[in-house]
Amino acid sequence: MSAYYSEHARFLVSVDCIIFGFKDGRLQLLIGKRQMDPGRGAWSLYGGFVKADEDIDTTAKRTLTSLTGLSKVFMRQVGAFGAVDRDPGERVISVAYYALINVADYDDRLREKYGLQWFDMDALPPLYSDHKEMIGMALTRLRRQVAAGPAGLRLLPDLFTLTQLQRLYEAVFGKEMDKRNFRKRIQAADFIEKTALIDKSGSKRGAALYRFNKNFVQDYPDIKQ
Amino acid sequence: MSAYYSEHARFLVSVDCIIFGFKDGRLQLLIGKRQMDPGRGAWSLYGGFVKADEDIDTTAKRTLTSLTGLSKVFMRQVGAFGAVDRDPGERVISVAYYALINVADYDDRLREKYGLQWFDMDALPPLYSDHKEMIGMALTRLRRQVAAGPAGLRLLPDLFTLTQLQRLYEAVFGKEMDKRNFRKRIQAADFIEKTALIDKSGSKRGAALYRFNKNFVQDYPDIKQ
DNA sequence: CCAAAAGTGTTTGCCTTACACCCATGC
DNA sequence: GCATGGGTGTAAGGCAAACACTTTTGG
Repeated sequence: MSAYYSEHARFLVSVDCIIFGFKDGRLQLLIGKRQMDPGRGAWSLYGGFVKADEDIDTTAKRTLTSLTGLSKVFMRQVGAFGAVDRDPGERVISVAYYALINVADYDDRLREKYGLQWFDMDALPPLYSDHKEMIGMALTRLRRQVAAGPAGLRLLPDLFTLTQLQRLYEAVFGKEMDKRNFRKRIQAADFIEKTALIDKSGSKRGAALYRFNKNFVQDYPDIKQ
Repeated sequence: MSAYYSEHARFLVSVDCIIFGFKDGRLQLLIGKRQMDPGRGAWSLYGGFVKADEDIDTTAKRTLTSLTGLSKVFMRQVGAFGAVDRDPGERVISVAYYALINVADYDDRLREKYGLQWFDMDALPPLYSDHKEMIGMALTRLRRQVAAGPAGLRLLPDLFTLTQLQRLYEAVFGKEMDKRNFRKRIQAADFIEKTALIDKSGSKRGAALYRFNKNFVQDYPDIKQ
């Protein structure tokens, strides 16, 4: 092993996961009570330490997979949090990621096993360390991402009705939307396609089911080069 | 010193600064040749290691100040870069920040002393490690920030003409803009105010000088709570 | 007097918003 | 037959884009 930069300080680096789900028409967050000192028993994001030979993105995925059993989850970095005293125990630099999961894919027994709980985004308990700040930034990113493209669909099952989708958008942006305008907007978006299937569970008449259009190719208009 | 988490790996953490300037009507970047191995002589962002008792934000400011002599510089975090092999020397996790400086405030002798050079954003040389990726992301953030508010003014002197400002916006967004529409937009923005001063250097007729309106209060419409 | 940059309004199309009623079905 | 959620169109206002000429003055 080389030691080019050996005279400098070294730090514990962790990942904290902001796990968004959509349940009961509301945007929810999966958090748990800390199992270790300091702060044992405080509500906290789920996190894990970066391993010596592991990309930080990989740490995030590993942490999430170990927790939920899900792989191929949509995750995006929120940023690095590096105040000296952010963790009351020892200095830890943390990189926050947010994840979007479809709660139906998530085994509730795993949730219980890890002592995790879904909380409504606007009824969060006090949180450990700077986790509240991380969540605030993650929500901003989530909104931008959902406004810009199909990311929001990750929070729904593969097949969904337009009413479900509208409830999701309303939950993400925290405001009610007009049904007709919403449907016009969705029909204009090329990332959602109608199927021939009908969902009869939500209403007597039945509602058309839609899904993500796999032919959709994202273009990133503002990333140059 | 406590050791709550002592069994985990520890990492070198550095900061890399993406320093934007506006010179000769173009968006430019301040970079230098690496002075150390590995990669000695390669073009590189300027960076520094995080110290044991230092917030990462502070590392970024310290690094920038030591380089430019400027304090109170506008800086924003871009994100953490944590691939295992991103640095060919030893594993280093780096947090990228971008900074906006007014080149007129910057002592050119300091630039020479550190062997730094301004490069046009669309004529960058090959860069060390993942620095090109950092720059791409920083540019995306910069555009968002400038589109949303007064951040772009940090790249100009305190007093500026509308033509200068338009050239700046054109450089940031990489496209030409219509003069009349641009001026309408600026006159509608409440963060810029006209002064009674006239700049005679750029034209025979003279152009009105504008400045940042210090009464402007930023509101962040989409950051909840 | 002319070159060179400063300054100034109107029209058009598009996209967003507001708004109310009929449809299909299970019970 | 009625309660329940599903589904549809149009008009108005606001915003962004296109577009060309007059003004001032140093040389």
